[in-house]
Amino acid sequence: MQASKAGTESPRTITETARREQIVRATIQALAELGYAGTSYTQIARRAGLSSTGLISYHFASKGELMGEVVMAVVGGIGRFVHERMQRTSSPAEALRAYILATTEYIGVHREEMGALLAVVLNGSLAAGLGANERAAGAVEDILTAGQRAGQFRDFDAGVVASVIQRAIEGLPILLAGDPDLDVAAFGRELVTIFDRATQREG
Amino acid sequence: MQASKAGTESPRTITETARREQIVRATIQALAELGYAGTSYTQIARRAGLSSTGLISYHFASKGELMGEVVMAVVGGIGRFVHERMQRTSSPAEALRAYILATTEYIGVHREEMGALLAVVLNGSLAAGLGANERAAGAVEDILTAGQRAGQFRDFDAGVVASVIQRAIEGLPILLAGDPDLDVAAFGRELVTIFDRATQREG
Amino acid sequence: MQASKAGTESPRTITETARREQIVRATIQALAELGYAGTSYTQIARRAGLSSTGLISYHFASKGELMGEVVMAVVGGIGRFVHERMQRTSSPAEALRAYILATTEYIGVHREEMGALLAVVLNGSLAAGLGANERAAGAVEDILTAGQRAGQFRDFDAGVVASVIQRAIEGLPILLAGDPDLDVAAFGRELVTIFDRATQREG
Amino acid sequence: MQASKAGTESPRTITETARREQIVRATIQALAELGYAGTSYTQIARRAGLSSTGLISYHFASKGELMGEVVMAVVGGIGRFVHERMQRTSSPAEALRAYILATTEYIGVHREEMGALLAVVLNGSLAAGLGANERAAGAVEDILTAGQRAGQFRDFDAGVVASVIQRAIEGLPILLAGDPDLDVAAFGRELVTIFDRATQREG
DNA sequence: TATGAATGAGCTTTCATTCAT
DNA sequence: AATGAATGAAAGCTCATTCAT
Repeated sequence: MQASKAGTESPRTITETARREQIVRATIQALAELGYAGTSYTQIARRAGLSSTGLISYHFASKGELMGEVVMAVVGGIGRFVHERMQRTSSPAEALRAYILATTEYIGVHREEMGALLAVVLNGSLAAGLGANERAAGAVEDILTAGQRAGQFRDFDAGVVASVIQRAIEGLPILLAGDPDLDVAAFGRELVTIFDRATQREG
Repeated sequence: MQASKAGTESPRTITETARREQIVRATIQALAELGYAGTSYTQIARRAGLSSTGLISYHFASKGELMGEVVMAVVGGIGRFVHERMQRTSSPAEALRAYILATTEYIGVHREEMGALLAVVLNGSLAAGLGANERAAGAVEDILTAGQRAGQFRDFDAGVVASVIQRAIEGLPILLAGDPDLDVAAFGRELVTIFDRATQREG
Repeated sequence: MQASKAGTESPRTITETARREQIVRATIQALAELGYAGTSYTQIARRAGLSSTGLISYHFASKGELMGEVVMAVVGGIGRFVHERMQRTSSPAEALRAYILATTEYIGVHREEMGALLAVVLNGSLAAGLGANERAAGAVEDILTAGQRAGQFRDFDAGVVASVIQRAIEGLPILLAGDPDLDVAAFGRELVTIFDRATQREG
Repeated sequence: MQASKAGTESPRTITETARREQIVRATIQALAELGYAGTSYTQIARRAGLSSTGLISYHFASKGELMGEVVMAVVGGIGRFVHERMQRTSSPAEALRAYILATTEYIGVHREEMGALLAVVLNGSLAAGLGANERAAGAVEDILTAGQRAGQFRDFDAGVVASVIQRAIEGLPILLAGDPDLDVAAFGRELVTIFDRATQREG
C-alpha cells in the first residue's frame, strides 16, 4: 500500500518526508540533465542511490504526483525568495522592479532547478503549462492592478501584460542554456527598463 | 522498399506526397492534443486512419524526420504569412508592429498547428528549444538593430529585447489554451503598445 | 500471380530467366557482404537496381526458394568446374587429389560466391546445413568406396572420412575471411597430403 | 530497475542467478531447435515459461549479452571436460588423441548445447565464426607445434592441420542431426586414426 | 520501510508479402 | 512484367507499476 495518502490522511513520518525530498531532488537533477522524456524512474533511482524503482512508486502515487512535487518544490523556493525581497518595497512600481530583479537573480543562481521546472512545465499538453504560468502570472497581475488602481500605471490589460512579463522572465533559463556566461544582472535591468516603460503613466 | 529513400533520391509520387501530408496533419493533431510524449505512432496512425504504424515508417525514415516535417510545415506556413505582411512596411518601427500583429493573428487562426509546434520545439530539452527560439528571435533582432542604426530605436540589448518579444508572442497559444475566447486582436495591439514604448527613442 | 511455377509448369520466358539470374546474383553479393540476417529483400533490390521488393516476390515464391536458387547456382558452378577436372583422372587416389585441389582452387577464386553459400548453408537449423553437406560429401564418398573396392584405400568408414574431407575444404573460406592473403595452393597441397596419408593402404 | 546493471555492479542474487540460468537453458533449447534467426525473445520466453519477454531484457542488457552467456556456458562445459581428460596425457600424440576423443564424446552427450553453440558462433557472418574457430583451433595448434618441436610429428603447417581437425570435430553435431544413432565412439576413433596418420613422422 | 523480481502494455522499426494498376 | 503502396506480424527493448517477502 501507501502512496496516495488521500482520504486516510495519516501524517507523514520523518523518514518518509526525507525519502520524498531525496527523490524529488534526484528527479530535479535528472530532469535538468535528461529532459522530461529521458527522466525515467530508473534514472531517478540511480541518481537517488535507490536500489529499486519500486520505492518511488511506494512514495508517490504516480509519476504525475512526483512531477507535481517537483514543481511545488521549485516554485516554493523561488516564491519564498521573491516574497522576502518584495517586503521592502513601498509602491507597485517598486514592487514590479523588485519582482523582476529577484526572480532573474534567483534563476541565475538555481539553474538546475529552473531547468527541471521548465522540463516539467513544458511537457504534456498545454493545459498543464498553463496552470503553472497562470499561477505565477497571477502574482504579477496583482501588482499591476494595484498600480493601476493607485494611478501609478497606465491603463492596459493587466492579464496580458502579466503574462508577457512572466514569459520574459521564464525565457532567461533558455538563454542561459545557450550562453552560460550571460550577464544575468544586466538581463534583469533590461527587463526592468522595458516594463517600466511599458507600464508607466506618461507614455 | 522505401524505408529511407537513401541514395537514389527518386522524385516523390503524387500519392506519396498526399500520404505524407496526411500523416503530418495527423501528427499535428496528435501533438496538439497529447503533447510530444503522448504522440506515438499508434496515436498518429489512429488519427490518420492508417491500418498500420508500419506505414508511417514506410514514408518517414524515422520519428525525427517526421517531426522535422511537422516543424517545417508549420514554420513555413507562418513564415509565408508574416513575410507577405511585412513587405508593405517602410520603417523598423512599422516592421516591428507588422511582425507582432501578423504572428499573433496567424496564431489566433492556426491554433492546433501552433500547439504542435510548441510541443515539438520545446521537446528534446532546452538545447533544441533554444535553437528554434534563437532563429525566430533572430528575425526580430534584425529589425531591432536596423531601428537602432536608423536612430529610430533607443539603445538596448537587441538580443534580450528580441527574446522577450518572441517569448511574449509564443505565450499566446498558452493563453488561448486557457481561454479560447481571448481577444487575439486586442492581445496583438497590447503587445504592439508594450514594445513600442519599450523601444522608442524618447522614453 | 506468378512465383511458384509448380504444377502449372508454364515454361520460363527469356526475360524471366534473366531477371531471376540478376536477382540471384544480387542476393549472392548481399549475402557475402551482410550475412544471412542482413540480407533483406530491400538490400537485394538495392543491389539489383530494382525499384520494388515486390518484384522479388513476383519471381520467387518465397525467400526460401530464392535461397535455394542461390545454393544451386553456386554449387552448380563449383560442380561443373570440379567435374571437368576429374575427367582426366584414372584412379580413385588421383580422383581424390583432383577433387581436393579443384575445389580449393575454385574457392580461392570465387570468394564472394563461397561466402554467400556459407551464409545460406549455415543459417537455419542444422537440418538444412546437413542437406548441403550430405550431398557434397556424397560425391567424395563415392570416390572413397571406389578406392576401397579397388583395394587402393584402407578400410575405414567412408561416410565419416568423406564428411571430414568436405568440412576441411569448406573451412577454407573461413580461413580466407581471416587472412585474404593465405596461400590457397599450399592449403590444397596440405589437404592432399593429409588425406593421402589418411586413406592409403599401408599405414 | 536492473536493465543493464551498469556502474554499481551489485552482486548477483540467488534468484537472479537461477533465472539467468533458466533463461540461458531455454535459449540453448531454442537455438538448437530453431537456429539463430528463429530464436526470438518470444520463443525463449515460451520455452522458459516466462510471462513476458520483458523479463529477459530485465536480466540481460541485450540479446548480444544473452548469446555471450550461452557461448560461455557451453564452451565452459566442454572446456572443463576436455581439460580434465588431457591432464593424464604425457606426449603430444597422446594429447591429440585425448583431445579428439574427449571433444567427440562430450559432443555425443551434449547434443543440444553443441547445436546451440554452432548456431550462435556461425551467426554474425564469417568474422565472428572465425574468431571462435581460431580460438578453439589455437589449443590444437599448440599441441601440434609441441609435437613438431619434440620431433614426434612430421613437418606440416600446424595452422592448417589444426583448422582441419577442429572442423572435423565440429562436423559431428551435423552428422548427428542427420543420424541420431550414429556411433559417436567409432567416429572419434576414426578421427584419431586419420590424424594419427596425418601427423606421424614416418609417413 | 524497503527490496528484488516480475508484469504487461507500450514503444519504434524492419520485414516478407500482397495487391491494384 | 513491373511498380509503388500498403499490410500486419514480429522484432528487441523500455517503461511505470505491482507484489511478496
